[in-house]
Amino acid sequence: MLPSLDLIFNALANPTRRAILAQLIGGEASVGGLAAPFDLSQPTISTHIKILETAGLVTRGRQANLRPVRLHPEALAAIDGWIGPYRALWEHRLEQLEIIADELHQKDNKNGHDLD
Amino acid sequence: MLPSLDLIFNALANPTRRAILAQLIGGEASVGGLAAPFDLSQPTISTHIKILETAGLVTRGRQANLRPVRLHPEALAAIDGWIGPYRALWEHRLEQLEIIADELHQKDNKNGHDLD
DNA sequence: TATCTATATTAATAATAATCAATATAGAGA
DNA sequence: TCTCTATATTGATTATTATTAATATAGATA
Repeated sequence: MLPSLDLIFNALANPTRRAILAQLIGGEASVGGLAAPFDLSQPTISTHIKILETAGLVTRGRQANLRPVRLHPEALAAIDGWIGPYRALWEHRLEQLEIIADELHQKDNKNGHDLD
Repeated sequence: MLPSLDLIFNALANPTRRAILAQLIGGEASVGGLAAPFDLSQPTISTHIKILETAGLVTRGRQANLRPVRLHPEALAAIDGWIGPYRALWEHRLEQLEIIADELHQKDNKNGHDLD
């Protein structure tokens, strides 16, 4: 069963967690490496990583002492799917705006104000 | 200043709020109309709507007694922008998968197993 | 003006989340 | 085996959130 949108959106609602994901764009990283840029304790970062893992946004491996964390960007496809109908709406509105802008421009031209 | 990703993702992390947005795809609605499908009190729905409004996801008007709520889907473009680099990653991975699948298929053909 | 309807606000409660310090675990190396 | 390093877990605290009942407001109508 895939992680729910509840879990995914909730995971993304925190700036520390989004910053962790951003770090992972550059490739997998250790918990300590991920924690370094933050002024937060190691257990706090571990908790954030667990929330990201539960949401399916990252996975964890094992290499000796380390538990390397890596991005699982496919999980974000769930958002992409959810957002679809809304994107259709806002893109439609943008098209309407363009049409109106074009009409205004046409009028402008008729009035001889076609400089620019 | 645009609402932050914190506010937007947080607003979307709640299933009641996502259901309210879904209702609004069909057009603007009153608070009472939005509340009807839920087994929740009217003040609870008002609170949810305020959170959506603060995130820029809906706007409110006035018509006599009513405060019609309407969708502001453009706010979701912020997510679309944020998700961009991650989408690039997962689409790239999908391409790799296709390439591998194609290669396997090629091999299959060479072995004479080209029925499918 | 009195009252009805729609919605917002307040106050209170219970559940959840972020955080830390302290401690536990697990693997590597001396 | 002892110890060091990396990470996880526990317990406690504080802040935030979801929720309700009760009440307030604001517009419409009798």
